[in-house]
Amino acid sequence: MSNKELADIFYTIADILDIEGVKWKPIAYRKAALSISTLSGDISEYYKGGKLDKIEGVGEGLGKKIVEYIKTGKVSKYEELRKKYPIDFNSLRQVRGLGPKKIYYLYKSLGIKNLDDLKRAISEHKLRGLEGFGEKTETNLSEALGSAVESTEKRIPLGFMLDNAERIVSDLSKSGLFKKVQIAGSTRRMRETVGDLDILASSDKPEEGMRFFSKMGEVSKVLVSGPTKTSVELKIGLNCDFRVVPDESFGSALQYFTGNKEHNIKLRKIAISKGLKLNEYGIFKGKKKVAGESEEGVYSYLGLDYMPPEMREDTGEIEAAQSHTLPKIVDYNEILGDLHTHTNDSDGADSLEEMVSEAKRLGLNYIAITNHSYSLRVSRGLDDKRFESINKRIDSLNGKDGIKILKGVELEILKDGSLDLSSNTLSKMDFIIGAMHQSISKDRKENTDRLIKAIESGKLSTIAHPTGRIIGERPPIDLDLDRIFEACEKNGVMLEINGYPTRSDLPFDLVRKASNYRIKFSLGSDAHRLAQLRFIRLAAAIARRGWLTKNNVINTYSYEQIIKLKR
DNA sequence: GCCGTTTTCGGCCCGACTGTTTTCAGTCG
Repeated sequence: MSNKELADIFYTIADILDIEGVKWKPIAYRKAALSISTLSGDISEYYKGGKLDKIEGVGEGLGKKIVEYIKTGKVSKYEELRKKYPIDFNSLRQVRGLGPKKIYYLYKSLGIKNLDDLKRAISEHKLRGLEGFGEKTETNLSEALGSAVESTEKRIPLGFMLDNAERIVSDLSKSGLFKKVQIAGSTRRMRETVGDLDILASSDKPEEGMRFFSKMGEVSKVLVSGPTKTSVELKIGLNCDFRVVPDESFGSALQYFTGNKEHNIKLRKIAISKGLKLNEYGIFKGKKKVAGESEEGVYSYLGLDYMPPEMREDTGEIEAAQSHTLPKIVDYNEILGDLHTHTNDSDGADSLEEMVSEAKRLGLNYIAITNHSYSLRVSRGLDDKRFESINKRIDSLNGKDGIKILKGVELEILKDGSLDLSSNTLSKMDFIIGAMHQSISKDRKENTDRLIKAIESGKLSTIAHPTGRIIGERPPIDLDLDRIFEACEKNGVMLEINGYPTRSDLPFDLVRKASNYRIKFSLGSDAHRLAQLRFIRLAAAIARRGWLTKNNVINTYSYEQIIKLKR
């Protein structure tokens, strides 16, 4: 039983209703399925909390089906439909080019029920000749089949592709074929992981630009190519959509291709309610274009304040923009320092001196050196004595190069909630990051109690990567986050936003939730080598996506102010 | 089936590309 399973059930019901020619219901089922699959907590938690109707797109009817699923593990409407259509829609749907209608047509004419059946039918050339299926369709499906199996929900952490994306944009700009080029989509919204890359450009000669793009070195395969839109597969294993629009439509196109989808749909509905039409070419009153050159103009014409891309997730930002109550979120250039880094004294690759001078080069005012404590043996954690000697080196280096250094530690919170270093050592530290890396229990209460005991110790400045999740590797630690947030508020302990790409922890939705408490946040790159210091930008992005203001983020404070927070 | 600055009925985002077919349905984002 899981959110994904339930979402898949709803998607399949939607597909079948589509086949049966039912109007509108499929849209409702898909909308609910999308909401459910992107929920931050387990669906049964929403049920227990009586919050099912808070889920976007879930009303009375679907609410009942969700309750049935939680109680019995089944949805009877789905079971009935499956008898009539014994087809594996969930896997066949992943094949690019196959939708409900074609899947059903293949089932009806060839008895194809799943990916294996489809593979066999293609290899026996049974598809060509079917109505609407030619040789080309067969080839395309054959190719799509190969990637369908492995590429299901393949998302890459933002930090691992941002450089590639920026290089492609820079190369496109330098070509001289475009007036403007910009990253759009989830990359521009700085989402923690991205499923594909969207790039937008404006030009008078789009065809030439399209040819240039298709031939770029980063491209491994062209999937779709038209006069204004080209989709390719990049060598880094990600698809990339490239769109070119006239320059006078760049603003509305940028808005449209930045998304997200729900945000856009809501915007279009607002346009309709004002008797306007919004599309990627502008806002139109009848045939007359009334906005579209700039994003600001689009939002403003609809009566909305402008909001940064990071906020556009349809989580209340549109309503806030309408009522002029959007918070002023923290800016990238307000981040003055990095509060989580490692050196080669524990498991980092570069020296203290090198890390400090790189931080200086990146324009930071200060950096906290926070090596692992003794018990984390896999990361060559340091004992009291080693910290003492490192702290001496920091003292002699501090402020010399015009950059301040905080004496810090990423401190193990042991299995019983006690701390890994002596009180004497801890009292000499400027910044103490409590972390649970080992002996994680399956028991929620045990984990929560352990962390709260450490929070109540009065020693911690902040909690490292609070959920402990590693994207693509490990699920979050089972924790009662409400209790943790309460304890942090009560004890004046901060929460970290860790910018390391596979951590991105706290995630933005939980940052948003935690910000309802009086809690401050510390940002850290968790850099283990020089090049990783730039991940502080990703931590800042998550803070922005969590609607944090300058005052909530202590990296906007000066070194002297942070030292004063020392306990 | 959902939802409300068209609010309990009657709408539901909108356009590009593809393949196969001569005008468009299906798919995708």
